[in-house]
Amino acid sequence: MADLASRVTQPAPAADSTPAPDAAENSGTAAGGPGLWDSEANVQVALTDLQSDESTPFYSATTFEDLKLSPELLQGLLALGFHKPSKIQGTGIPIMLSDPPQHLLAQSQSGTGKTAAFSIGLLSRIDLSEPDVPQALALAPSRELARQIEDVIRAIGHFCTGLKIAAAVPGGLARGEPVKANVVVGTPGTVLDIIKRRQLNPSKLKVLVIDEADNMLDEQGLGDQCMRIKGVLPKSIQVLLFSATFPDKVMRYADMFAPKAVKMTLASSDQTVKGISQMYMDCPSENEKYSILCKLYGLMTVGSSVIFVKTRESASEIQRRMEADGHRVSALHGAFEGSERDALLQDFRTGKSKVLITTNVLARGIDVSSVSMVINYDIPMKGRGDSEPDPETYLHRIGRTGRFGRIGVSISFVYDKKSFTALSSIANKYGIDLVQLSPDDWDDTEKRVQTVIKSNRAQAGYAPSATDPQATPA
DNA sequence: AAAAAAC
Repeated sequence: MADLASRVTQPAPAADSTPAPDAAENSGTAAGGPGLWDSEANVQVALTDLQSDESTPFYSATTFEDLKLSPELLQGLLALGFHKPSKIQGTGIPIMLSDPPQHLLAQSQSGTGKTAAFSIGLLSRIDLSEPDVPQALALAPSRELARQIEDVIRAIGHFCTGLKIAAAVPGGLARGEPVKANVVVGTPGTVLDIIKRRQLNPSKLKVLVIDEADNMLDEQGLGDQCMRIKGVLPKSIQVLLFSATFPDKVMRYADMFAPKAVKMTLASSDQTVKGISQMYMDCPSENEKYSILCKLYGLMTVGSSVIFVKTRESASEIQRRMEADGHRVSALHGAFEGSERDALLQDFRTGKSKVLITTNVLARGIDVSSVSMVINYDIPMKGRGDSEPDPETYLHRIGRTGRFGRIGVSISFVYDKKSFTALSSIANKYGIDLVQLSPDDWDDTEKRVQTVIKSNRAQAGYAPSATDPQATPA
């Protein structure tokens, strides 16, 4: 398709050892669902429309067998219900496995299998005849995401005998003991800490994965930590940068961090996920956002929902008010203790809690297939004094629904000129057609939203997906 | 000025 602006760019001095992989096209054949517990039948039905669309990011012409993976990894993928690589997997894996190793910068829409892609790349580099030696390191911007990545790697590597994985997040490691795992997944602060304490020996690391790389390299503080970590790693390390978004500004940092990387990038018009119906609610005033949110509660609980707000305080405040008003909602943000955060997310994954109010801590990466609705209670803003809209955060937030070919709905609340202008500029950047909802026409809102949610519920089968493997099916 | 991330 002409408007499929997915590009693979080789660095200037093209390595002749590896053929430049073409952006793989959809083969048109049915592919497997993403989840261990997903009903195969439901997934097949749900994917019918997508198969006719060549621009879908969910399929590629290759098979996992063609990618020359080890039998153990193939077995792990199969057990997870991965039958056919998505585009980022089919195209990215050969680059990650190249010999000599090449750096990779890989951009792919939310929910298209980036985590599984780099997990395969990373696990393929592990030499199990050298046990107790850290060989791969993956970094993520939040505790929750690091834990989720750990779970995915563990699931895909399930049949790799002797493989050990450690989580370098606060409270995730035995204090003072040397890390003997082959794979370490963590947040930058903790990883830097255990390197300093000589708990982690970085000298044998072969692969460094930075997930949500645009956020990790750009963010004040996080970027420094990533640079310092990289500074103590072997010079020969292979760097893999993954994200759904790579704003131009960050590309410059990325070029320094992973020089001459092979780049897979998307035009801004291709960065949205087609399965997500994006709507906005025209609220009369900031005050009335709360009562409109309560009115939406019934729709939120048809599936699972995530409500994004700007601050920790308002997350807890809205939770308190809604509970007082008789609704069951939970809140998760960085003020909670680590173990509490793990428990809150676990309850949300299993469906024990269905409405989660949170901050940007969960904006990126979190994969819960039953999420059918995302609400932007506050429009994401950035810059000094929240002066500019934050299109990347918007895209990541709404990407908590519509995972791997499923559909979902997002509702962004606007209430004044500033919030409306910000949302418009975000929509404009990505070429989004926003559907307007009016608080005065409740029938219309219910009709529009319910259509989407019901289909998601059927698709998701109310089961957790491959990336929450420790959860139990409902 | 806010989220996040170290002890």
